[in-house]
Amino acid sequence: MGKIKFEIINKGKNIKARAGIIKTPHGNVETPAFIPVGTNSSVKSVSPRDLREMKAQAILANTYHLHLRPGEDLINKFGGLSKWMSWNGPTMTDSGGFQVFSLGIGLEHGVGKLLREEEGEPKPRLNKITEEGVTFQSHIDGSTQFLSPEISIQIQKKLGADLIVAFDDLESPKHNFEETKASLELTEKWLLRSKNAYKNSWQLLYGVTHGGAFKDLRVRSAKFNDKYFEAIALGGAHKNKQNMHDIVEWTVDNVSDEKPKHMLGIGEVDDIFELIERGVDTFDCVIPTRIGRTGFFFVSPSQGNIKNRFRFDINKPQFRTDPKPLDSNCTCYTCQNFTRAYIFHLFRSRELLSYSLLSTHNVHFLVNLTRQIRNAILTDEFKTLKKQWLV
RNA sequence: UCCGCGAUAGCUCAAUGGUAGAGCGGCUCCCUGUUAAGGAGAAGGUUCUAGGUCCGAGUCCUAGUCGCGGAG
Repeated sequence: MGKIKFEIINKGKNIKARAGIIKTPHGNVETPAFIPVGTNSSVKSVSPRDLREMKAQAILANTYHLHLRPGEDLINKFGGLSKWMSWNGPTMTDSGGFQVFSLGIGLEHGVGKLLREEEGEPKPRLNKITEEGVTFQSHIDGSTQFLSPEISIQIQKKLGADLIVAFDDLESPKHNFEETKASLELTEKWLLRSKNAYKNSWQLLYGVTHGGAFKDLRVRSAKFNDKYFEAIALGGAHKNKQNMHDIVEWTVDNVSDEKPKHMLGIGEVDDIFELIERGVDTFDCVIPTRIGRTGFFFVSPSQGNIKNRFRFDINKPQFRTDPKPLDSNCTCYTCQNFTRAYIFHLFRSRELLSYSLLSTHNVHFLVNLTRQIRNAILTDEFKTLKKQWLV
């Protein structure tokens, strides 16, 4: 297979936003693109048929989860991730780096990668990090597992996703400068080892930038990644949205323009505008499926706005008898066929279809929004569209 | 009509004579490279009624009301 290429079609005028295409053996990824997350090689409760219909550009799965179950060898025997899950389009795998965090310092600090006002309860970590790699206690059966840059890349080669990610160590958003710097230095070692293990696979390997909330470290990490990688993923923790915006700018400004940039794990509606505006090409996020399973659905302006984060809770009593679709501007399967009252009933009854209808709508919503933004970039109307949404 | 059993949160039920609780439901909040069809919180009571015994009664006694079962 030939090398994967990224082509910028049309740069935004007076802004960094650009439209492009990542050409992979499994098809093109038209950017900017929202990439739905299918951790276990399934976008939870959303079928590949629906994902194709809504024109999702790629799906992201997880190295750690698929390694534990069913194992990369089996998926390899079935022709690789894309065919295995009957998606047959472009795929991406995350390295397992995030699980180093979420099963480690994330548990200890009771935090996510974004610092929140209310902290979760500190819990004992389920892994141990050394320079060599990470020893995990499997969340499935408690068995001891080991992951390192070499092993992660080896697994990702077998899984066969088009876009793969180097193995990294996530800092806690509560870490100070010195702690964050130490984590960054470990990440840098792991990135180089990841690249070495990758050698010249046909896949596109993304480096990952880190450095927490600190400009010095972020700039250093951007330059480091630009030196060694043809594609750049933005990772790590941040303090708040403003800090995240700054981080994207510090990073993008220090990375070669022509390289594709992927923001790991971000995607609320306002984030999507802000990221694209600052030069991010692709991003993935569990939000549409996770909040779908817990009862939230996206709504477009004017019902949706920054204040309500473009989302309503289907569980609210007000929707019990509401005959409207989830979002009156939406063209997804759910909105074309079902009422809020019906989905309210399904959700209260814990009918499986409710998770599916809500998740399908939410994924469609973000995929579609991102495609609208792409079109707006191509017609030089990005700013106008952003104003319509983020008033 | 008689006998027995029961009556405690919206529902189903706990609670040695010693601060009336749980599950579910209802309400509110949370979720950003998924340990997640997940998590958190608050509210909610004349313990059927009226008497009595006791320092103290959801608990023991008496009568009544209602429900269920059995007998006739």
